[in-house]
Amino acid sequence: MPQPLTYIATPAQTISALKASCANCSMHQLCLPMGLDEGDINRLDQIIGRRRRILRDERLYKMDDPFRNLYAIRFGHFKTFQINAGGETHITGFQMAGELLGMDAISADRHHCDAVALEDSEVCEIPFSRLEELFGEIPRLLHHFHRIMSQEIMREQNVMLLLGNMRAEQRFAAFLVNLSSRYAARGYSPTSFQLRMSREDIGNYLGLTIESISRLLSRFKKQGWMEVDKREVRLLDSTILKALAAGTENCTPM
Amino acid sequence: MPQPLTYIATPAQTISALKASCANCSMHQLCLPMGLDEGDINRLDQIIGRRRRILRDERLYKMDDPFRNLYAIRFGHFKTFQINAGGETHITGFQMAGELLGMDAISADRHHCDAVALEDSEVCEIPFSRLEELFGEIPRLLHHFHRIMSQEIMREQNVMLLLGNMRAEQRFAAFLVNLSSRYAARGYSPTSFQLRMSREDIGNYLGLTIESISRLLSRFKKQGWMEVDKREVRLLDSTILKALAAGTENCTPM
DNA sequence: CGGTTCATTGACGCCAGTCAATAGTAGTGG
DNA sequence: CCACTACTATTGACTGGCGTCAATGAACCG
Repeated sequence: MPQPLTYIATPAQTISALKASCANCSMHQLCLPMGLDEGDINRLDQIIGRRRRILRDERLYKMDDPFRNLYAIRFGHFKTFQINAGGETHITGFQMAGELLGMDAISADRHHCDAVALEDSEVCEIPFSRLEELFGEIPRLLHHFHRIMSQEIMREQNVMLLLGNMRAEQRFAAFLVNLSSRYAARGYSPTSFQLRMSREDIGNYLGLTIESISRLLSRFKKQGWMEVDKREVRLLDSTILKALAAGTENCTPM
Repeated sequence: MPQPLTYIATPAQTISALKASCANCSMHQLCLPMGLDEGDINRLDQIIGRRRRILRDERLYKMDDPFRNLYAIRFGHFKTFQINAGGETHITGFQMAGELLGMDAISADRHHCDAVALEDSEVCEIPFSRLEELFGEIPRLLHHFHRIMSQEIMREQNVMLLLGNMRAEQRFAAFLVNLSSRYAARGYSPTSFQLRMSREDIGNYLGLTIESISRLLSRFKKQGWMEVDKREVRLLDSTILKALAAGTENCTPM
């Protein structure tokens, strides 16, 4: 059972104590090495470049940077965003430990968005050209990589659905439920967690304003569906939140 | 120089005359075999299953169907859409010749959306397991496949941006400009083309109502930016449409 | 011809954006 | 310790863009 992230987030000791390897990484059941045997994990380990610490608000890569590496998040959280011609930014996703960053860069050989750490984090640098060589030798690895890319496509389709169809309250409920299930998959509490991003970031991601997010939080609190204290969140009625997100339940207008 | 789609769309003769092969397909510079030499194209040809005719409004696959094949569009147009728990559909994309359908199904081994033909169309069935075997033998094919998947991720990010940030007029301009450039890439006129989808489909895709689309068309016409006759479209001022789509130009409110 | 589907146009209302005031929080330096 | 600033969040009042509802028109087809 993994410790809460806040524990892992002081990793100076942990990192130096354990050899940095996929086999020792608590995320290896979610990340690229999923389903590989020990030998194949070692081969993957050998191509992985350095582990990089990225401090809060630091940038891992920016748009138009040449693409060389994918990045697997060891711990911490990131946001990815694009900046359009008019200079406005739009957040395209929030990523957490065990997830892969940079897949949108393969197509044009340059990064298509910026990635910034929401807290002090660590990533594994995966040189993509060497990874592709390895695909020829480890079909399971290749297959899993395709699943990961496909999952990213599905994830984005779900966001498109959210942005295209849902009302503010549905979007926000969907957002909470999504975070909840991702924490659950990592062994953390699905009902108690911290929002690693600002209200503004949430609003930007969901196509809403910071004021709307604030009002939604107050409303959900008043309904007794959740507790909020700053960025600390506790979901009290996941059932109704899921129903809201699915569109099968209407929110009392208040 | 390819013929207009309407010519190709009566393919009974063409198909029987030419051997159905990637080398003979007018889309091979955009599709999976891009950049392969003759020998490798032949190997790809050998794993490709039958060519399937899909009539207008017919379904190529539906959500939760088990995933076996990717589909490359030889000619025609498709739409893909999801149906949520509340029974509403949401269109996630419009696909045309040379594009690949089904990549969102790799992750869960079931299709994640429905694909329906917007006109009489033809696709090549590509058994995914055999394609993965071939990847081990043709690294260029693998690399190009990754680019295609990555491109799909980028495309969806652009739609997220559109749905999350843009106003109705920007969305619609972006939609037109996108179609225009895709037709251009296929050797068709970037300024004169047919909308293969209904106004309702367009609205659904852009997160707008059919009424809004209708009003936008009238407005763009009145501004002299385009001509519209039923589904026949002619872009008169691509520059301003691009500027609108980029967010660097404001539409006169009218 | 009438029925059906699709598109256009207008009137009206609502959801979420905008603007603005206030409060809480974190960080800095005296 | 407090004062000061900068930033983030909350809440209210008002506005406007787009959805909703409804009527009409155009195209298609048996």
